Amino acid sequence: MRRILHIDMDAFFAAVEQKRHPELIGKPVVIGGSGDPTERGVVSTASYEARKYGIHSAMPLRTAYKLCPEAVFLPVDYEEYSRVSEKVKNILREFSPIMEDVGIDEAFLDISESAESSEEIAKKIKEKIKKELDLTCSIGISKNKLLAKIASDFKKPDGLTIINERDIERIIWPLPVRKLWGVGPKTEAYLKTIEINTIGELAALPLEKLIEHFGPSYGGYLYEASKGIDESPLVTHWEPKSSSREITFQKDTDNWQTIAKTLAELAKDVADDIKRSGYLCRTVTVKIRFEDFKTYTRAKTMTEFTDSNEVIRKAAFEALGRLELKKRVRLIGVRVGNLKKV
DNA sequence: TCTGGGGTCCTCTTTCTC
DNA sequence: TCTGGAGAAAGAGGACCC
Repeated sequence: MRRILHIDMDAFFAAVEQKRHPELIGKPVVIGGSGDPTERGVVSTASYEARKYGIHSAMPLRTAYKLCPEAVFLPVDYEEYSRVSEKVKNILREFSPIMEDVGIDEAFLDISESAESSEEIAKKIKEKIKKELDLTCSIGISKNKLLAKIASDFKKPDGLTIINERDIERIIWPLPVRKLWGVGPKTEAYLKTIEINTIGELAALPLEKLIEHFGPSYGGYLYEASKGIDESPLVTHWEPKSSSREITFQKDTDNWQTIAKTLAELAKDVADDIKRSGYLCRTVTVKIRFEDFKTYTRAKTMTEFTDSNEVIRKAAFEALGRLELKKRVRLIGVRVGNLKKV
C-alpha cells in the first residue's frame, strides 16, 4: 500500500511575517492585497490570533478591518514567501524524491519506499522545519492524496493525523461534503437540495444517481472520493498551460484611456512573463468584469506562436474590441494560452 | 455593499474542415 | 453547386483550488 504525506504550513504568510517581525508574534496579523485595509483586496492569510475575530482567507480586507481594526495589515510579499517555501520543499525532498508541489504552502510526499514508519518521518519533518525555519506545519498521513489532505486539516496548527482504511467510516463519513477536495460552495449547495450533507450520505448514493446529477466525470469522481478511493499519482513535474495577469481597479471606471493603458500594461507583463520562462503562446484571452460583477472573456488564436509584446497587445485589443463596454469596468485581465516551450 | 490574483479542468456551443 | 454530417479545434463560461 502507498504511504502519502500531506504537509500544510500553518498560516504560512502570517507566520513568515511574524518570523521576520518578531514584534508581531501573538498579535492578529492579516496579509492581503496592498496591505491597506481601506482599499480593495481580500485576505490571503490571517494569523491564528486574527482568526479569533472571525477573519479568514478570501474575506474582503475592509470586512476584516471592521472585525478587528487593531489588527496589523500587511501586503503580500510573494518573493519572500517563495524563498521560504523553497527551503521547506528542499527539506521535504530530503525525505523522499517523490514530492508534489501544491502551491506555495502545501506539498504531498510519497514515502512508500522508505524503511521508517510514516509517523517517524512526519515527526522528523516537523522537527526539521521547526529547527531550521522556526515554522510549524500540519501533516496528514494516509494511503492516498485525498485522505492525506483531509487528515492534515484535522488538527491545526502543528498537527499530525493518521487516517487508516478502517477509519474511513468513523472519521471521514461524518464530515460535511465540503471537506472533500473538489466540492466547493456550488456543489455543496446543490447537494443540500437533495438532502446530502455528509460525505457518508454521498457515499451511500449509487454511481448511476451521481452520474445523473453530475455527469460521468465529476459523478464518477464523487463516487470514489466519498469512499476514500484515490489512485492518482503524485505529479512531480508539469508544464504550465497558461499565464495571466489581471487587475481590479480601485474604483470602477468607464475611462477608455485608463482601460486601454491598463490592458497594454497587462499584455506587456504576460509577454515578459512567458519570455522569462521560455515559452511562446498562440492564444490571447481578454477578461472583463463589470461593476455588476458579470464577467466576460474574448479570445484570439493566432496562426503563429509568439512571445512578442506587440503581437500579444494587438491580439488583446482585437479581443477587447469584441466586447461592448456599456458598464463601468471593475477588472481587466490578459491571459495567454496554447503555450509551447521555446 | 461586498466579492484578489494566479492557475487547472470540465462542459457546452460554435466554427472550421473534410 | 448545394447540402449534410462527423470530428476536431476554438471559444466561452463556470467551478474549484491555493
